[in-house]
Amino acid sequence: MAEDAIADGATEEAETCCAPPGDVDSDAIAIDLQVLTAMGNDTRYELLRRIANADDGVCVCDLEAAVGVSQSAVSQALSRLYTAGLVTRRKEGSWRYYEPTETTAALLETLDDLRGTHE
Amino acid sequence: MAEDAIADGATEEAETCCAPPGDVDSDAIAIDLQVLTAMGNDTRYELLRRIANADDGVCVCDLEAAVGVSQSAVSQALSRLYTAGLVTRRKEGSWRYYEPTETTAALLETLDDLRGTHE
DNA sequence: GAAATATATTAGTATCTGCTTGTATAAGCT
DNA sequence: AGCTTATACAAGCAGATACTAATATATTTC
Repeated sequence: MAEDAIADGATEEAETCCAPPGDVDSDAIAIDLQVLTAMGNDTRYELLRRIANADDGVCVCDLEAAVGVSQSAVSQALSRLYTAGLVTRRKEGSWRYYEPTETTAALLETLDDLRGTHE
Repeated sequence: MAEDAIADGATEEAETCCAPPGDVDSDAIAIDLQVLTAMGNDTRYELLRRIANADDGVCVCDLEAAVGVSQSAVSQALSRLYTAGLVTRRKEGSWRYYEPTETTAALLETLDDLRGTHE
């Protein structure tokens, strides 16, 4: 699709193909990557969606039943989401409840919007 | 942080800890995951940032100089970004120019916003 | 058409990841 | 205290991932 459109006069000089792009803030990249890699996994993303769907916090025991991996795997996944700042957790008796952070809410909403109105 | 707050009366029944969370649309998950895993890599994310920063499209040759991997690795990375719908590409002579899609613009903007106003 | 340049593709490989199993910690129950 | 349940942690390992190096395909230029 549009593999061979001719455009906008960048071919005037034969020497370079375009101006080199500006630098990117590497701290920001590191932060973003932690979020993206935490979300970018089947198990963790599904857990995150479920946590975000529930209004009042979800406990690990119910999450375990929902995804198809071991209790240990769920625990590790949630831990990673927590470290990345995607969920908060609170202890209540012997159970632990997870809730989404604003980061999660914002990103999931963006992804939902994008899926709706495909470009 | 807030590891042991007591809250909201979910401990009334001793049998279950909470209501099981609702299901998640698995097609949506697959689409989102393709985007997230494509972005969730140092090389690819840096390339994406550089592509998004430039207004008029960036060619591979300049991207190569910017990140510290081989030409082949850059090509593979860009190809993956393209497959995930994060960039468009057009050929112009022997050069190929990459530009961000709306998906990229929306997600990067969300990430920028989140970094600004930490929750 | 041959050489040079720009990008893509293939194959091989070292590292990373995400799981399982087993064990530890902590809280509730009797 | 001892038993059970809920969650976390640690070690090990199979499979995925992201490079490099080598080669292929276009495109331009001579």
